[in-house]
Amino acid sequence: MTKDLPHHHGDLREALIAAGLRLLAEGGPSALTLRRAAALAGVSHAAPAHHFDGLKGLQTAMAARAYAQFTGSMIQHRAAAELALNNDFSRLVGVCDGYLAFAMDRAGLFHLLFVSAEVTRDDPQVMQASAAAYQVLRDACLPFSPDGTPDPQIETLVWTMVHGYALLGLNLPDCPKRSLFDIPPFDVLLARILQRG
Amino acid sequence: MTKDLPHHHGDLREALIAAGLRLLAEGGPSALTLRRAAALAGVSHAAPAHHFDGLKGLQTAMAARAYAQFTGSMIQHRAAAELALNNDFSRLVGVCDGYLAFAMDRAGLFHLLFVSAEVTRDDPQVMQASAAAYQVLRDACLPFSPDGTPDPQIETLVWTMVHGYALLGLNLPDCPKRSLFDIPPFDVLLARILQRG
DNA sequence: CACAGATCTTGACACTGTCAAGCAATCCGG
DNA sequence: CCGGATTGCTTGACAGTGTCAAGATCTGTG
Repeated sequence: MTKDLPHHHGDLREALIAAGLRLLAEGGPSALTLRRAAALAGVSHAAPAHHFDGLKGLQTAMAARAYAQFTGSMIQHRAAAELALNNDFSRLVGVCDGYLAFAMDRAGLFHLLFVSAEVTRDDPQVMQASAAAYQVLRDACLPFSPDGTPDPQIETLVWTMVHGYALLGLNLPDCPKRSLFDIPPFDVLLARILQRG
Repeated sequence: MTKDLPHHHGDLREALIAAGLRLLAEGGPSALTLRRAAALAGVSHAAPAHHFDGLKGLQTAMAARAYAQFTGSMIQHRAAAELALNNDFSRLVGVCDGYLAFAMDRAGLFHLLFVSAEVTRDDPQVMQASAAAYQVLRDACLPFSPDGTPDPQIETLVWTMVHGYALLGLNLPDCPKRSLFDIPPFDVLLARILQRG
């Protein structure tokens, strides 16, 4: 107990973000509610309004945090891939594995980052965090550029594919495709694309 | 006036679907509401419950309709492409253009089909309609299979890419990538993938 | 110490989806 | 022709939601 709940919460903004992340992780997007986050932070239902611009503001702040985790997932899987097989392709597959693992394991956060309309994507912090995430993918694509400089085609190709792969897996668990055949693993598709890069 | 609003609406189910589609088209996903759809159909707020399993049911019924439009968009663009340049690649580009055009021009419906968690995707009508849509893409991919039989890799590659391309364009209008460079047109990316198919 | 400003609470409002109960119209068997 | 039975819709209520206005409470500073 924090000495009888003082009127002024120590850092309510932070507590609300933490509460929001927990609600999202445990109950999905529909469980994330301003009033619930406030309750979880031990505060009245209208308190969040003094720290965020409504629910949209809270979710935007949460998205900035989530991007850091997303970037971490890509870096972590890249490191694991490097350990197993230290070449350019293995590294790129590792980054993509991090992308896909984040989408699957933390679907709520992934939804926040790339799908939800409740996030202000031109928020400065969100833009900075998302640029950092994209840079990881960009770096991993660089070795496959024909002339050693960043190639928009390669980058778009890879990003588009890994993103589509993630979303189809997330949103269409029972789509007809599932019954038509087994979906090829992502690294097979990636190899097919890059073989002639 | 339909002769003083009879107590029994002629075909309320259909009217509610139409109202829902209109609300979604005009005001986006957040404008689609059971009560509003009921009001637009000239009926009391609890009437929809007798025709659909809540809002989720209405959206599921709407999704089935939307799939038909989606399939139509792909077929229509395929026909236009055939008219311009009648070969396998042009045909596949046409189908993908139809995919992307639908995603952009009817974003609300696209959201319903592939993103919204408020659609029961294993509903029989939805499954049938979505299978029909997928078949168009499948057929367009067939000529690029190495041995003339459907190739899961090619199909997944194309679908994944066009889907990712659509969603990144939809959800990240101001993402950092936009400022880094111009996104290559889709047919350029597609050509790059299939060149060695 | 006193006051100004930040911080949180309380209460209200308009929405939302959903349920129970009842009213109105149609249908069907006699 | 007519009287239940059934279907279709309405009314009313309830618990949630986000959001705003007003006020209470604490904190820091002159």
